[in-house]
Amino acid sequence: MKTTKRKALERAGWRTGSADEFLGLKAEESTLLTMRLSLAESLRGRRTKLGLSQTDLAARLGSSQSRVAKMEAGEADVSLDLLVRAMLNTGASAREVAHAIAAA
Amino acid sequence: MKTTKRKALERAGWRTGSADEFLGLKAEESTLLTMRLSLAESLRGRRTKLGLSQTDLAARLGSSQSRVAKMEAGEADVSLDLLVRAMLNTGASAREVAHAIAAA
DNA sequence: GGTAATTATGTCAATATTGACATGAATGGG
DNA sequence: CCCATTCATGTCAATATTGACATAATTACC
Repeated sequence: MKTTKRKALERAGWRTGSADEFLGLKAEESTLLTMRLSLAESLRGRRTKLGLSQTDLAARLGSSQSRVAKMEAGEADVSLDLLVRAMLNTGASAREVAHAIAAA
Repeated sequence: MKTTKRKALERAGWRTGSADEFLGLKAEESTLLTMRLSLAESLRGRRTKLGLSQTDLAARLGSSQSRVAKMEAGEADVSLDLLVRAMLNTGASAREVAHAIAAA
């Protein structure tokens, strides 16, 4: 795994203690992680393209700015459900959500 | 919405009280629901194709037979995270997960 | 029909996720 | 350099999800 990517994951709260543990991730967990990050990135792109602030999107979702920030950071305590719901709220189709997921 | 589909959703615990409320579902929620059901169906197909019982899959996932049953029923208290993790456990690729989701 | 295996359904304590809030950091006009 | 806006990060009580368990229902095979 690239150092830059590992750093990004650590920032997002995925640190488990050592690089070894990162490399020791089951392929399954690693893929899920990548899906999450891909959705997060895609969400931010869609939001900014719509000219919305995190606060704006939070209001549409009935959530809070801080949680939107966490979604876009792909933090560990954000569920796929929430990410997908947010994507759909920005007008993404099922196909577009799928595309982000397939990128993993 | 077709009656058969509504019945299926009601069985899965999605009943909100009346057909009106079903029709009143936001497109966003409806899409998410369809994704869940599509993943559920796909998961069952993959599991049976592998010749695994729900108990077998549960063991691989570190979960329980009853929860696998709930996953495959697309019940309301099963997260997307869990469904996707289960799909990946059966050997599905990100692309295959995406395909199930895109079907919504 | 018996019966063994599999699947469905309900419940619950433990755990994880959530929105809300506070507050700091970054960005961008003026 | 202010000041406003936006974004990041930490915390927490409320809520939702989870694995486990019990037990019913269904299916498969003889």
